[in-house]
Amino acid sequence: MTRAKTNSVRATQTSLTVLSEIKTLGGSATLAELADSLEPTKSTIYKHLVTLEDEGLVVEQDGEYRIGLRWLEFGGIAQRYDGIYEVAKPEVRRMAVETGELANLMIEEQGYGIYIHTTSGDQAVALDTRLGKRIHLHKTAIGKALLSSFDDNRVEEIIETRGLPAETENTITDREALFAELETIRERGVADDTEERVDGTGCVGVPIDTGDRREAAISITAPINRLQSPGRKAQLIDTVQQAANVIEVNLVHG
Amino acid sequence: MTRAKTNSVRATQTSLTVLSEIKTLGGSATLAELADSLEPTKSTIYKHLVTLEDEGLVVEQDGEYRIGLRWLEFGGIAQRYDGIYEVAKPEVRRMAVETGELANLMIEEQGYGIYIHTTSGDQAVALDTRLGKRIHLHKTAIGKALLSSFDDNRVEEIIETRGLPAETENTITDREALFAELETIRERGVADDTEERVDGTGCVGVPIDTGDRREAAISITAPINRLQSPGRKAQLIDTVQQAANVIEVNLVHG
DNA sequence: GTTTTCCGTTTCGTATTTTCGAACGCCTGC
DNA sequence: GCAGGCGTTCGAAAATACGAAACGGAAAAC
Repeated sequence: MTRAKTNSVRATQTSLTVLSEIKTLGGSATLAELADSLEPTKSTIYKHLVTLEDEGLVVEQDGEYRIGLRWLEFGGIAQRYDGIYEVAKPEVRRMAVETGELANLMIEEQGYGIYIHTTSGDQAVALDTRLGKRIHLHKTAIGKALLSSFDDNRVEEIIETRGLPAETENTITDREALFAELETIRERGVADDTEERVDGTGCVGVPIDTGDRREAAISITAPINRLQSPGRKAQLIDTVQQAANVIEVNLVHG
Repeated sequence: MTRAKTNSVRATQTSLTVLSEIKTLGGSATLAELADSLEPTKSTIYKHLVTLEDEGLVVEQDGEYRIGLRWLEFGGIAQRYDGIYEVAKPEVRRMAVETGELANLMIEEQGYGIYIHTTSGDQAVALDTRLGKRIHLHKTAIGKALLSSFDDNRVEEIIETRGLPAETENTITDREALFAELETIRERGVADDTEERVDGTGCVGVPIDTGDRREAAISITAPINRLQSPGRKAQLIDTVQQAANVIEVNLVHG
């Protein structure tokens, strides 16, 4: 419509818009639903859907279009790119089994944090913290752990491009407050959050020293009532830190 | 090139071609490398790369472009579409832990089989059997297990669209032989393969009755020397069948 | 130190395609 | 049997994806 960036392929963007809208509409949608909520006309969207179906990026079933499993093909490649996933995966699982909570592995990309692995223990909270989920780094302990391993310039850059939007009442939305928090995290070696992204839950997270690979962090998510018991929290922090150590050692002696 | 299918968006296809070529070139590539191996010119590919980077589908680092983690965002949605993944995941893991081998969960889509979960036990073979991997159904035990749960018409349709290409010397490439094999699988309740997809390894797999959800199957992959010991093979078959039972029960009482 | 080569990036004109709007045909419900 | 909603096809017009060529910086060659 308005802006036409010189270097971009509009049709590809349109295809992506259709895909995003399917996601927004709950994972599957009819052509009519998509035409209602999107700018392009029915016939245009239809052509994109046909193309995307040929590629396996959407699948049509009973008149509904949904996201295709082809996404996992490329997703699996991205996930395994530099070997962090394979090394960290067993430790993340161990954290989940030992604590019974939800354990996560996150990697930074383009200023966002992406969960590239999550495992639920037997008392774990049910959360939208799922494979591939992208979140702002300042909204959660694991993201702040990542930020704490960056230098200030890089943090500034991320704040500038992605902003500091609020998620709950407790989300840090102030630049100064964030930098102060990061300093504290660097001193303590642990990041935490209480209801900064999702009401009723909190996290403890630590960064992983990956050498020259992509920065990563791990965390445990738990309901706040369990997190507020001091003994329990200390125990979780201990688990996360030990796991990070093991991962770091294994990354070196790969 | 020549044919321009009436209902397809060429630019979207071009973007996908670029993505595929990055994958083919080992997961990352420079613009020059892509221009060398693809039809479109450097400037065209460049525009697509810029667009894809804006969307997070590729990431540029030190002059190399690689597949972006954004793929996992949509991949995670496709993976969880109808709940089979969540229910089956713990049982697949249990199979891997108990046997020490590689355990897999596959779903059929568009005539292909897609691994939507894999877990390695402590003696597991290292294989390209990874999250998101797409294979022809006739090439492996888990795929044949899936086929055995379809009626003949559907199998015919899949053979017609995807063919029966060979992978190793042992791959079934004959239509009659495949149908005979499927009949045997239906009788025995178990599919197996020995070096039909990868030399040196074999599988045992069984279909899962998912009710009205997408068809699924689980399998265990092991080196042939372990698979050829009759006691061991019987034990693996037992494990897979029990796991399938548990998953089926849990799918009903979800 | 100069030249050459290589690579990413930009520009620009044109031909190709995307896009829209309308019309078609099918099915469902009234 | 009629009306409304849906996916699909068609053709014309506007938008843009594409190729060719040139630019500029960095690295390599001499």
